[in-house]
Amino acid sequence: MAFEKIRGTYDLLPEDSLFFYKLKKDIEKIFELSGFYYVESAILQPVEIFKRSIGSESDIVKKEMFEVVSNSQSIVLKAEETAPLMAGLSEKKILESSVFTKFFYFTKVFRHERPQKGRFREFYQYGCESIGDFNKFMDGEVIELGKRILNHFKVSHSLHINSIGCNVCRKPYLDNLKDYLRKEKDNLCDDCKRRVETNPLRVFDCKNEKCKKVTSAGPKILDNLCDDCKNDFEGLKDFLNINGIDFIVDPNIVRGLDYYEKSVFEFVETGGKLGSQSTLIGGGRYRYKKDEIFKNEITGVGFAGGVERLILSIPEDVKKNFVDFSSLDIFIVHFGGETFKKGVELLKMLRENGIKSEISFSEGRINKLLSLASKKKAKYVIIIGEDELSKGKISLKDMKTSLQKEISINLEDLLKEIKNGD
RNA sequence: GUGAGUGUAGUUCAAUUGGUUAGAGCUCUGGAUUGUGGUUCCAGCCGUUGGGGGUUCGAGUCCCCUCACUCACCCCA
Repeated sequence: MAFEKIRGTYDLLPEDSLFFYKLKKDIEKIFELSGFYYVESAILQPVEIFKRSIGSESDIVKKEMFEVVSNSQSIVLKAEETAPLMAGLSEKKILESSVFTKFFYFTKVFRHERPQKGRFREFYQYGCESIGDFNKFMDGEVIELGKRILNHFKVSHSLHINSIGCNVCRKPYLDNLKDYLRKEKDNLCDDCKRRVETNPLRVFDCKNEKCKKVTSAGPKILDNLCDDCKNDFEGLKDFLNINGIDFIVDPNIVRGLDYYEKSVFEFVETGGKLGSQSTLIGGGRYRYKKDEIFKNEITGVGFAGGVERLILSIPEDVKKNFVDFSSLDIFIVHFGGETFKKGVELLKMLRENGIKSEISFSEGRINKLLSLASKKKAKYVIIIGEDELSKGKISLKDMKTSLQKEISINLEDLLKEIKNGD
């Protein structure tokens, strides 16, 4: 092979593409049913959007951005969907709309990380954003949607929730935590020594036993929430309980990006299909402060899920069932000449009536063509030969039962036969 | 970015301590069957052994470089 694929990328080809296509349509449908509207930001973005929102100290901004060579501006491939969307949505007119407050997307995202199971450099995220200040119904609806998608594809999972406070209580807590961790620095692993300054909450996520000991003895964010945040968190838990959604309060859920506040949550895969990248969906509540990029302050709640991770988590038999939907209703077999003309006429009629149908591109060798119809999973085959044509009829073969009958060339008769067969 | 492992037909895997012409199942193509698919039987196609360099009389096998994949760290979806 002259050219190797670019690392961390892949092409969507049959049969993977068939399932992907179906999955995308199903996810979109689920969002639509809850009143969410489709949106998608540009792939090319100014780097500032990500620096301002997810933090210039985050790994994503520091080392995972794909830069585009361009003569003037600093352009990157989007590393995330929420920030670019918020930049656009922060326009006053859209914000003031009482109709357009809930959005969903299904889009490509780029991050220059070392690929591994469930992690790519060019990949898809699906997700949603619900704009507005904290409201347990809003946060609950978003969480419920995440769960609905996972349930739709029969993915085994658990929901972890936490609150990381707001701009009132978060800052004092973080300062407090930093002070504590600095004192305990000698008892932390090398990674965590670094994290104390860059992202102290992340220390809670460390797998190292020594670090766990330090965090378990240190200040907890849930004990340091302001009254507002405390009430909001309790409200959300009530809502989830009332709706029968199981959850685990997990102080280790901290989210990596700067813009999060209050409710944060993760859906984690529990079937052992994902390896170490087991987060299926990550999300929470966020606040974008007004500046040159975000035209007005904007708050909301949303989540993002990795499509490739979702696909990896879906049981094989479930995948198979979804792809079978792409079978063919009718395959038309002809023998050239007049029989072909009649076939084309029929084909047009069938398609205009919403029946998924194809005609053979070659003629004769009926055993080959039936074999092809079989592989295409055609439910019926219409055979148009000289015999049939001379009688003004066609043969309709039911591929499941092998039964075949001659019927007149007439759309209504044909539709009736197909209906009976179902 | 760091570490470890892997790379052989379309695919799943073979190939003795380095030894002749790199094999097999499935898939695919053709035939048995030129108007009847799935089953069966027969036949056939398919490889620069990821790429490049080196050691050797001889390399799929050993060494170096490179690329890709896999797993983990890190980070996150």
